[in-house]
Amino acid sequence: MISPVWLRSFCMLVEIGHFTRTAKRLNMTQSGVSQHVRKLEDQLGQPLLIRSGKQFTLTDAGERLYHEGLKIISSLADLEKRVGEDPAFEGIVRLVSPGSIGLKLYPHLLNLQKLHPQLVIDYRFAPNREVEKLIAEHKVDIGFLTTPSTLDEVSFKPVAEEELLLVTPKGVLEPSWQQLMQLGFIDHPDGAHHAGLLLGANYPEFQNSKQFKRAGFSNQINLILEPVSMGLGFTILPSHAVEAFNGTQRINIHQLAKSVSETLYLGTHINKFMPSRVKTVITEAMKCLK
Amino acid sequence: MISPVWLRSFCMLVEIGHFTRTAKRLNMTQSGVSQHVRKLEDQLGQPLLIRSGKQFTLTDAGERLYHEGLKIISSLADLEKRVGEDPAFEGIVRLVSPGSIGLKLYPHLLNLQKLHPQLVIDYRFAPNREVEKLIAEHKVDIGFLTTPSTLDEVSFKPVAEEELLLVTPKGVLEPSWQQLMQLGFIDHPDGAHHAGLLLGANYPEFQNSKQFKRAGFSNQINLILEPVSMGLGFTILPSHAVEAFNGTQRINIHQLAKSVSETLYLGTHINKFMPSRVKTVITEAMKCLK
DNA sequence: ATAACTCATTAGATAAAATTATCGTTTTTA
DNA sequence: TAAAAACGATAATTTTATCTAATGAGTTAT
Repeated sequence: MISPVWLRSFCMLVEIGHFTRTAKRLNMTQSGVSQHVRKLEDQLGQPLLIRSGKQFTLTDAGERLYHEGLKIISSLADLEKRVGEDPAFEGIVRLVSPGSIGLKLYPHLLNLQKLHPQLVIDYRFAPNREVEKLIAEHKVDIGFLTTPSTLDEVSFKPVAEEELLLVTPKGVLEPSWQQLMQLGFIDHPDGAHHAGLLLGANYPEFQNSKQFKRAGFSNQINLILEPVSMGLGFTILPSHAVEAFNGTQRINIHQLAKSVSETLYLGTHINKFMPSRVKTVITEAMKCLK
Repeated sequence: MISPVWLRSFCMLVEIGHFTRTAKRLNMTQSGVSQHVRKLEDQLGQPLLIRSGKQFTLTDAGERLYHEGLKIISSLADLEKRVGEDPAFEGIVRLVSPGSIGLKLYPHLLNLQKLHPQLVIDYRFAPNREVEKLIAEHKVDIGFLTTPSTLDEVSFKPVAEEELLLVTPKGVLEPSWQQLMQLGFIDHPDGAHHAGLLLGANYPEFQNSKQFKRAGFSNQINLILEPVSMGLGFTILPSHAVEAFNGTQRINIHQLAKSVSETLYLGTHINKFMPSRVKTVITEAMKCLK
């Protein structure tokens, strides 16, 4: 591989046209410059300069080496600075969250990217367990959780509350236990957990979600309410997931006597330096979550 | 300046994810790779890897260094090959010639450039003396001369003959010496020389061009025939310069009894390696000159 | 013609880098 | 789960590369 130090000497020599002055400029001796050029010539196996007395002109190879080399030298010099930089609105920020909050957050963050096209949002949906894992393995920069993390590498703090809502088909006004039993439960990955929280607090008959007939299942967050809107069953969902459903007139959303909220946690890796762009995205996410 | 050797080790480590295997691939020891990475971290003043046991992930700086560094490494590796290359249809070819032949050659070579846009033609017009000088000083790759070169550094060989023509205004049919004297001479940089050759061979009265009244002068090759076409005088020009004039119906071109030709020489520097692209252009020029 | 410059070359000093040899961990295997 | 194997970090040693200083040869200017 061509030494960039030799290359720099050569390029400066070409510009200055004078060995001794080049040496002074580079804080080295004339002998050094001379040796650098000769080593380049040896390595490339062909002359770079046509020496005529004290003057010289470039050979064809020398011409190419100068032009191509100059670019490389300068980008190599830049590199050192660029690595140290920490732009607030540039680079990829990778997020992961459960579906519900993602439905709200992702469109909001895409607007941020629209403002700053260099700030690329990489957003994926995953259940709590996987969110933790992705954070711990440095596969994402930011993760949202609805349960405190169990992993040592993950630091987390509560950032929002999200109400759990009972959703039934249009006709059902004040669902009795009887009616729920009759409708059946549209399940989803967090279904059992959510049902336990909300129904346990409001229906004395509730013991666990297996009491209901399982009337359907989807792990596609924006499709869970489809079967509900068609009258096939009820479900329990966080409010953002319900808001994002574009068929609100075909369902009924119920505010139960005892409202139950799920805490949303912001998780990051405990000992990773946080780049400015990640802070930018966190700030924006907070605005969205109020 | 960041050492590209360290950088290469780092980039390969990132791709392979394994110090020992990286070392083997680079024909070095594991310790070497480890030291390269540490030296980069020291130089940049920040960690590049987050080490967790034998595994590691990249820090933000590491990510940037990898992506930016990879480009530089590969272009540096390319450089070595590229300098040795000698493409036949790429690069600048610098030519110089007296005006007459240039009028014919330059448009022809521009067609070559149109076929191969990377092959850039740099063509300038200059009198013989300067052509020689430019060749000797490596300022041009190819020079055309109408006299043999006097300089040791210039090698030359005859490549074509160019007839000298007497040109008069439209009305003049078979110009007598009397008529020429009456018209006057439109001079140009090679005027005296050309007149000497052609008129000396055809008019016994001729001694030198100062015998004529000097009816005009131009050093702009394609403008010399302007005053002639306006009836202001006659001149002597090589055939290509006459052909290139776009007002041929306003002048008269005379084939004299004894035709005189000027020899055209192709000149190059005696000890400069000739790149393929220069050969390409010479070949093309020869076609044009037949 | 001589003095002043300039570049090339060499040898010796100095600095940098690679390797070898261990050590403490982590991972794998029995 | 204990032993073995593999891995990466570190320190010490050897090897290699680089720089400088001194010298010589050629060129230019006075």
